[in-house]
Amino acid sequence: MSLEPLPGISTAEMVAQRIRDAILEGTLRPGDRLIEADIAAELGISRGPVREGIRLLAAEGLVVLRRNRGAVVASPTFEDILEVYVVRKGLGSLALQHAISLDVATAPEFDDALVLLDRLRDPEVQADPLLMMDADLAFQSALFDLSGLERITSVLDQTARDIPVFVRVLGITYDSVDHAALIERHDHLVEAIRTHHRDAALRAWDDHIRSTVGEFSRGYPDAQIEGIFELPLMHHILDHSSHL
Amino acid sequence: MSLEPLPGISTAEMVAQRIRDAILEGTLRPGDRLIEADIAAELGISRGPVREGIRLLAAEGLVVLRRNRGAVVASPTFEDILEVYVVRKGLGSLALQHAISLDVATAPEFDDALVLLDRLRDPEVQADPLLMMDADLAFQSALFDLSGLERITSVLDQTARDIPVFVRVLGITYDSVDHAALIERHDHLVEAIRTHHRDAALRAWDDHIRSTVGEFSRGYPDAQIEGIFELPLMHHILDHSSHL
DNA sequence: CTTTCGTAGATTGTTAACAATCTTCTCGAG
DNA sequence: CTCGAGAAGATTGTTAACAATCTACGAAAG
Repeated sequence: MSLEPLPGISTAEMVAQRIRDAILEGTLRPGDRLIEADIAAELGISRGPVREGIRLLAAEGLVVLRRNRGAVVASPTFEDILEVYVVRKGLGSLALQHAISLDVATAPEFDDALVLLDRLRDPEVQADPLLMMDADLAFQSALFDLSGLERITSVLDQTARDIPVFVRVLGITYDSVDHAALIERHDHLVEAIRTHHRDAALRAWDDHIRSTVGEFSRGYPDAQIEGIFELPLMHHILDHSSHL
Repeated sequence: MSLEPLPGISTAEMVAQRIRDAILEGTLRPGDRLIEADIAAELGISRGPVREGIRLLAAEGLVVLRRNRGAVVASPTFEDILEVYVVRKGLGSLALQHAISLDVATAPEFDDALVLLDRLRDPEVQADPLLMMDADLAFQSALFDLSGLERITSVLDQTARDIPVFVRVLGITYDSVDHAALIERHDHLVEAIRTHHRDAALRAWDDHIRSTVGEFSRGYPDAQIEGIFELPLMHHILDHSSHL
């Protein structure tokens, strides 16, 4: 039995999370500079860990940094979030396939995922779009973990951390989402995994991605997604249903 | 030991490259600890940039780091490199599709890619398996860049940096590769992009991935890939030809 | 003999000062 | 009035010292 040190999270990661939160609550906006000394002073620590935290965000693509010129909050476009979703679609379906082939429905981790799915049914969670999104992504992440594909799940987790920020920054409205339909799709996915129905699982996953991106597209100013629908990126997400 | 202000490359990135090189030449082996102070002393710099460079490698999955316990060189398995190739297959075919739809054959960057392809024809390059692999990956990276999909190419580039190290660490022999066949496949790919033949391009890309992984499998001890062929990971790479 | 505990050494995590680089603003030439 | 050289300030990059944590080893207890 191991008792991990309670923090469990490094100072740099805390810094990164604080900056993510600041973007989510609007304190930081795209294009804003991240000045190491200022952030360090604000958090009451020194520049070292702050610098490290900023580099973590840069690896995720949430901030852009140029040599000797510091970091600025990234200005993602609608196409950026499509890139994120096309990665999630492709790598996600592979992870799910793999998990199913491992007969993972009997593992205790599978039940952990179910608990996370139940969180989506909590009215308190449903009341807050941000909580809802976090819970949704946490559930998905738990499913991917079942595959044991560490490198692929690592990429997926990286995209998951970015999604709420991107949605916020892009001004996408996610309020109109149909919670019942979302949960039903996830139930289908879980059931397909439990019963080893590979094709049903991949269909459920495709449905989820398509619905989510479709939701985003509705809540986004038409002018700024002009032309996007002509690109294979969008085409792939919405129309193409081949399974990686 | 001079690590000095070369244009574009940060000290941390130089440190990361030095460590990659050390693994390639066998100085560092899987499981070896990376001690910040030692590396700093060896390179004649301080611990700060060394620490930063190690974090870069950790983000790539080349070293594993545990809180307050430092970093060790990762011990990749054959399955790890399959994960890398499945990512490259999936995201690569998407990037190529996208590039084709952008009518990118007229862009000057396309010619840059052709120059990199010609490097593969240089007998001097062909004589050194490591040079050959680097040139091969550089050419592929140039093709992906044509898509303009920054997040996806960034993931692809990350995998490209790891591949030579993984190959070295796993003891995969890449010597028997048929250079003429490799170049011919790439020529097909280039021609398909130039003439906007989407399906031909995706077929050429699938061929390349399949040949490469097939080559790896031949040069690897059978005992250690036992069972791998049953997993959807391997199945996907070798048999499944759907295009993401 | 095994286990537990405690200390010393090794190593990472953090800090603050210093150096190098970039940005901004002034001021003079054209 | 515009443009550019150059100094002053702001900010990042680097360094070395300090603090916190982990590891290894050995002695004492069971």
